Amino acid sequence: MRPVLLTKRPKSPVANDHATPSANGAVTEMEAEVISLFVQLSRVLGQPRSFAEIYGLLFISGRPLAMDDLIERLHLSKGSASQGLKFLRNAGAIRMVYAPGDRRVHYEAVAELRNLVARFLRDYVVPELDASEARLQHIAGMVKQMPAGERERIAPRVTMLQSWEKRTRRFLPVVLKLLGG
Amino acid sequence: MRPVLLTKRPKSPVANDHATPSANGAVTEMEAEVISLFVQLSRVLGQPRSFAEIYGLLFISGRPLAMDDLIERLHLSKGSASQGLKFLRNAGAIRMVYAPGDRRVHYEAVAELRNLVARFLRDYVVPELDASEARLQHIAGMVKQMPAGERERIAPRVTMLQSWEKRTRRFLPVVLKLLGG
DNA sequence: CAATTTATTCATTTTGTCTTGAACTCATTA
DNA sequence: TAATGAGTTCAAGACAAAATGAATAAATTG
Repeated sequence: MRPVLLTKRPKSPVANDHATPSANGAVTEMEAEVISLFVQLSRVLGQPRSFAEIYGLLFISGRPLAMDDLIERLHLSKGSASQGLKFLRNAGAIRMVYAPGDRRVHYEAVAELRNLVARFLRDYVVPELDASEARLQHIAGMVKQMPAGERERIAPRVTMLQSWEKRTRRFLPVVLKLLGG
Repeated sequence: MRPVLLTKRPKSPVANDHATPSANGAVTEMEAEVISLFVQLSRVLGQPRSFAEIYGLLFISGRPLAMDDLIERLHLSKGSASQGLKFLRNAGAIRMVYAPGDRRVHYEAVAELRNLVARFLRDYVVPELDASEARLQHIAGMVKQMPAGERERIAPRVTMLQSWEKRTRRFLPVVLKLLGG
């Protein structure tokens, strides 16, 4: 058994190595820059800004933070923070860290690009492709029923879509190999 | 000089080869299926549904259509149709086609996957990467100013971001080569 | 067991994007 | 030159996604 803090605790569990300008209370200018990089990325991926802020701060902090810390430094509501952490946990982008002497769960960013991308492809891209493939088969069936005149014009387009789908699928392993290092 | 239609014209300039069930007025079931495929894709790319509908119908029709046709068959407003066509034109996803004896501009889908992707990368991805690179240089500068303790923890993260950016950039030509076929 | 801390859920509000349609421009034609 | 047709623009409205915060649950402690 180790001695445990039982009473009021400063906002951040880690000693504030004086150097950081406002390590609590708000985000430093440098942190803000990094976070905005992730926010930019989140737009491309169609993910809410608040999620990107959370991941960004965890990433650049380089040490575990609790939900409280995120709420205070990013001015998030409790709800957003909780939802964002839940999403990032499920996405495998952050991991839970046990902090001795602190009841609160802490989180740190998972920073392995390959893992992140692999998961993204598996969870978002592959299911889309599967759905598309099924749909295309259905469509191909409908085209076969069409009168010859119509069919001639339209069939090549459907074939084209099927080939796009296949090419995209074959492409995924290559992506991983290239990131894999 | 060729003889030209001067009076009221049927909705679609091309003879209605009887086979298509409701070639005007609405979209066939098969067309709807294909369009919904493009709508799905538009979600991923964060583009408005109406744009996807327009492209989808042009793609599967396999022949040029005028704005009027799109409005009627997709139940779009004039505004949406105009905006969508403008966007798709600028994106290089559709091209204008001259229709003899018809004042209206007709459009057809550009269906070369490689061109579409190349353009997307050039217009959307590369500029993002450029912006990120500049930003990262700025950030790296800020990190250099930091006291040693902080810097030690944070510098590796910034280096990591820079390496992500570089890897992504080197990746683009590979994408094109793989699609180039 | 009551009080406190931590965290989640979800109905409501806020924010932001998409669509609409009226007003307009420009070209054509009777 | 007035009327019609094709097309664009943009303010306002409709709609969808995200953020909020109150209610709640679950765990811990005095």
